[in-house]
Amino acid sequence: MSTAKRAISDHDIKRLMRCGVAEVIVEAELAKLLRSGRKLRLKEGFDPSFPDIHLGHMVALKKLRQFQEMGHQVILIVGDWTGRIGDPSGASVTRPMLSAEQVKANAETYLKQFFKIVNKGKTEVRWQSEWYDKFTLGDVIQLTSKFTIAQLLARDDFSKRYRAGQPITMTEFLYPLLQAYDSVAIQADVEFGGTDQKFNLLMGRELQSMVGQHPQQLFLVPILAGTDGQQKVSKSLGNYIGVAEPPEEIYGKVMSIPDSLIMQYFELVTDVSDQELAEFRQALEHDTVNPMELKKRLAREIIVQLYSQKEVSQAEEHFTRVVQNKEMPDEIRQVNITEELLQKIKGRKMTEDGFLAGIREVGSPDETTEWCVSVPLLLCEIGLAKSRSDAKRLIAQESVRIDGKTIYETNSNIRVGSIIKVGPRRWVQMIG
RNA sequence: GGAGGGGUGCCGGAGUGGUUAAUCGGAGCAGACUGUAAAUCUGCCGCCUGGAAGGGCUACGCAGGUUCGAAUCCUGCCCCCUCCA
Repeated sequence: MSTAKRAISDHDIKRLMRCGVAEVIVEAELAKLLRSGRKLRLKEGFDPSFPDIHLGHMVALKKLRQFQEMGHQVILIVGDWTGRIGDPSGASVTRPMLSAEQVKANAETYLKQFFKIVNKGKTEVRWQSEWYDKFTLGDVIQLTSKFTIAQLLARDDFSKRYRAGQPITMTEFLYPLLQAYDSVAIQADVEFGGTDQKFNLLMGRELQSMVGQHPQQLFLVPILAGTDGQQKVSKSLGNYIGVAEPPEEIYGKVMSIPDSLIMQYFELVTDVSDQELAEFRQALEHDTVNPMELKKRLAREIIVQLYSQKEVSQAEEHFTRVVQNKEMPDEIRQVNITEELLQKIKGRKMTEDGFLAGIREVGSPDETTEWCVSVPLLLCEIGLAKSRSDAKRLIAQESVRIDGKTIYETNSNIRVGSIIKVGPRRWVQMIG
């Protein structure tokens, strides 16, 4: 039997179970396990229908790493079966079944991000299909016979929907059961999850004891609010910060969270010390700090965990320059001026005295040629507007600039090297 | 098997014959303001055409029909949900 590498102090245990933790079930038992010196099996599940890891996940993953550092074993479960059902929490929209290839691709994406935070060497990756592919109808019946409808309806989410006359499918009821069985299959000692997973994790506990295993402990972490400050993080709302996003993007998104969320983010996804957090809280309350400064710090703290120090500075520089000083970013998308493009956007070559007729003579761009083009068509073609109507609106709103000049007219001149800017942060450079 | 409810724009959700490209909210976009991409305020928010005023097209599950005119009425079909058995 393997053991954790060192004895653990009560102080360590306390720290582990306090910061960034919503609830531990059962605290005393987990503490006992930790003290036993045994190498614990820590379960973390992942639903391959959504492969991106965001800051909300980081709360639990950071905890996993802390446990790993104390010598424990992480078992990551790829929910290739439950992923097909879709997590019932929230509105019941039946998800399309994922194909095997999709699941595999998603899992790959996920793992790459997962191991940005969690130690790969101390992680065992298991697929649900390892056991569920062999499941027979008999097995399913046996599993379902262990739980009652009343038990499942005890879940707040289910009972609400039931009372409201909203549909609940059988497969949704199956979801917690499968998740519970996972714990049995891998003999989990501790399962990690957000507070919204409490019910499901408890089912695991229950099932384990029914089959004679020692029931797992639950380690529940708080749910991080979405960047919009009110909604739960969701893909369709796009209100989350993905750990795989480029540093500048993360920086920007952090700056875009409502000021009211600053402390929550600090507490849950950074390693800033308690004393400093207290200072921040004070400062915010007494208005002695510009919240923006704190957010900048927050952004740095988050990015440094995912990238190097160098990228942190770059991201910050980028923000200062592009957002605060409204200057041009380092790298902007470039679009070739081709004959084809010019034709599409009704480009006409300029001479000193006026226009040349279209189609011919548009080619062979050189540094000095200028073309008079239809701006709405141009914006559409280079992807800065969704449609011509959209482009016209943007012009009417005086948000389109070419080489620094605001465009008010439908037609305007461009040449090789022209910089097209729409709104505060959409840039394109025309090249030859 | 029986009874009932419903399918509207990215999402939620109004609207029961014309003044409805369709109230409102959210999201999104733009502008103002701010040493934040925060908060707040304002505007925009189907597509095409026009410099603009305007014009045209497409749209309220699908297919027909009634009507000068339909998201709204009728017929058929498809789909979804709840309850009782």
